[in-house]
Amino acid sequence: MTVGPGTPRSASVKDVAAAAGVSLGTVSNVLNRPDRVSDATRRRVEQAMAELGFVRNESARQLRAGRSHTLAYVMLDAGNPFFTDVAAGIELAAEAAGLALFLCNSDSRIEREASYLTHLEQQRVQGILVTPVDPDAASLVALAQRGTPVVVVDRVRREQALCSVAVDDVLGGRLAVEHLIDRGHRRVAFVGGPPTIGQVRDRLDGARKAWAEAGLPGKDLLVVSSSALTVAEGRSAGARIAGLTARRRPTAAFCANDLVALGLLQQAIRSGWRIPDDLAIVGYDDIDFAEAAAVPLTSVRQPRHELGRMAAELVLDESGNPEHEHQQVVFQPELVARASTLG
Amino acid sequence: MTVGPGTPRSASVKDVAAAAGVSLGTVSNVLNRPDRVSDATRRRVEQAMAELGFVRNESARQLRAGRSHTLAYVMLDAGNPFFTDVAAGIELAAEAAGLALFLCNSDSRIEREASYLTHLEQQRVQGILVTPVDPDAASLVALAQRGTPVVVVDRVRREQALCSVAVDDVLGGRLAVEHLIDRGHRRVAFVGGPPTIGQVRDRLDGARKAWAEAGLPGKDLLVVSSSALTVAEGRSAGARIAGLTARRRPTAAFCANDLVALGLLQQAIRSGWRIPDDLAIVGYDDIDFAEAAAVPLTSVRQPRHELGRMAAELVLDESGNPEHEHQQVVFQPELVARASTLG
DNA sequence: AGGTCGGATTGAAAGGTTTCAACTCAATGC
DNA sequence: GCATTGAGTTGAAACCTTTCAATCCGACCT
Repeated sequence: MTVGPGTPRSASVKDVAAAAGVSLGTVSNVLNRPDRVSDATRRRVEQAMAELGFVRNESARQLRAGRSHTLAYVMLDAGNPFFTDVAAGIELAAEAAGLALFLCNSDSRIEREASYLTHLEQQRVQGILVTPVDPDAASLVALAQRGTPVVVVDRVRREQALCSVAVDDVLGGRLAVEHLIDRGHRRVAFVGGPPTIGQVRDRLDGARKAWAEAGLPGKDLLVVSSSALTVAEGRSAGARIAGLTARRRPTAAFCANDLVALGLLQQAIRSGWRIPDDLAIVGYDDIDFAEAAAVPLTSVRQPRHELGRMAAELVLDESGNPEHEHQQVVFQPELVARASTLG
Repeated sequence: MTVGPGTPRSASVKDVAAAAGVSLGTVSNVLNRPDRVSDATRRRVEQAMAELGFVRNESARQLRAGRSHTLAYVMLDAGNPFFTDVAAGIELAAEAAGLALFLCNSDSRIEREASYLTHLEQQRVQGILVTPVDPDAASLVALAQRGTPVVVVDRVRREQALCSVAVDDVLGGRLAVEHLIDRGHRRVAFVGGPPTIGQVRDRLDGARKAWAEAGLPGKDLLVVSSSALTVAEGRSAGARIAGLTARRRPTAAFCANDLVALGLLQQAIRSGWRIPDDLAIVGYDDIDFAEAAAVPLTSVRQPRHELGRMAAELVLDESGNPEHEHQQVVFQPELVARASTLG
């Protein structure tokens, strides 16, 4: 009945077959093609399974079948709500396809990312979604070429060797700055860095384009660079802005992500500034905490769920469709205006 | 050399053995006991592996060995920073033990939790950590009895059938309210719910004990209940507090978690209150966003990393040590005082 | 020369599942 | 009464790795 502690390893189909007085092929049929088995036999087998506490051995199953029932997402930072929201989108698609989704957190460490990718490849997972530390790494292509479907999430790859799903960051930067120009700002700071991050470069790029197209002088779009996209760095940027002379001080700031924007907002409030009268702020990502900030944050929203869902669909297509062709999907961001710029 | 797309399933030890002109036992030795193989042979085998793009098949390995190199954490809500921090602690211990950690998000849905637990059991993972939707479910004990080590995280179990790791929530509630009493508050609101959540009950319990021990009248500790522990619910609670008459309105609020506290804080600022002069606020969990709030939040800190690390160590002990005994570990929380109560 | 030792290598067996060609047997058709 | 049908059942083979007892062989000893 119940199995005491220290029991030998769990029952196998063979044991079940013996207990039910059938062959092991029949047990397998009960599991995989119940319609081919007579009702009486099926019931007998099911009862034997229950009594023995039979648990299918997925390893053996996978070994035989060659494929698993699992998808994995190797994320850059499980602590950043943006990525967990992307993961939620992936999960939706995985669930619909009847697959389990395992999340792995590389925490931006390249050796941990590599270790997870190896582990997942050895497990023969059905597909890997990854937001890589280095989106141009050749190891990703090699991985895909050895047969595991790979989709790059939230990073664009120049070449066509892999599927990727991303959001147009140049457009996002443009939207943010056009909004600020519309609101009458003529001296604006871009806060973010380091410039090695593709996202940061692109968002700044878009900001500059919008600025130039409005005919405004480049020197009035100043860059306040940070060493990471964190709350702490946002605060420190705020302190630097406070240190500027009144003539140079910007009337608005566009931050490379919401964490930075929240830090900046916090520092601004500490300095006694009114938001947005003394300083308007635009963030990026529109994480849930953006709306919940002391002054609700205007932010550039990315379709996070869509991003995840599309990535999952691409990886499933690559895994199941022999005519699969690699695609680079780019979504459009959208500005969500709130009190931090609207007054 | 490189393997084109549409290649048949990857090379096996047998293929490597053939390519290197050795037996398959030798290939296995190169992988598992390199010291037993002569240098020349080892090099030849390694080269063959590289040329064929050999990838170990973890399923076959596991099938033979009976155990995997994986731990899993089934979390209640991947979007709550508290749980991702616990996961980070688990990861530390898993990494030290040379195991991979897979995260699964049940999203508080009982059927998804069940589906993940089944999947993980079938995969024969080395251990499962879980913050369950229902900590008293019998299915967890059954799972453990069938042979998979299980540790309950952040929930206490009455009986001794399982290991569990938690933080003393009664003490946490006590600390929060004692702090408020120390700061001179004599009318305090507890904000949180629903009371079906064990944490909520315990924290309120602790609050009441501290209140009674200070000799204060029970009616001055009012309960503002919410239907979930979210930012939105915090805002709504704030609105309800604002609606109270001046005589009844509390001078301080103790929130069941930081998300609620952040919502309340936001609403309070909108109402034009000064924090903490018009309303002091204490949160719970001390998530990173608590310190980054517009008014840095006083909060009850739980040793999140420790929680995760200890849980992982218990599950490893259960998996490796035949003399393992189930333990209920309870950590002490700690109050972190910040501007939201200190003025 | 004969014997011993030990490092290096071998190959069969085991682990649990799924598949599939082959088989059984009762019912149906002629 | 014999052939045909088909639903139900069977068991060997395959998937890939690891282990371990057995074997090989060159070096060393007497």
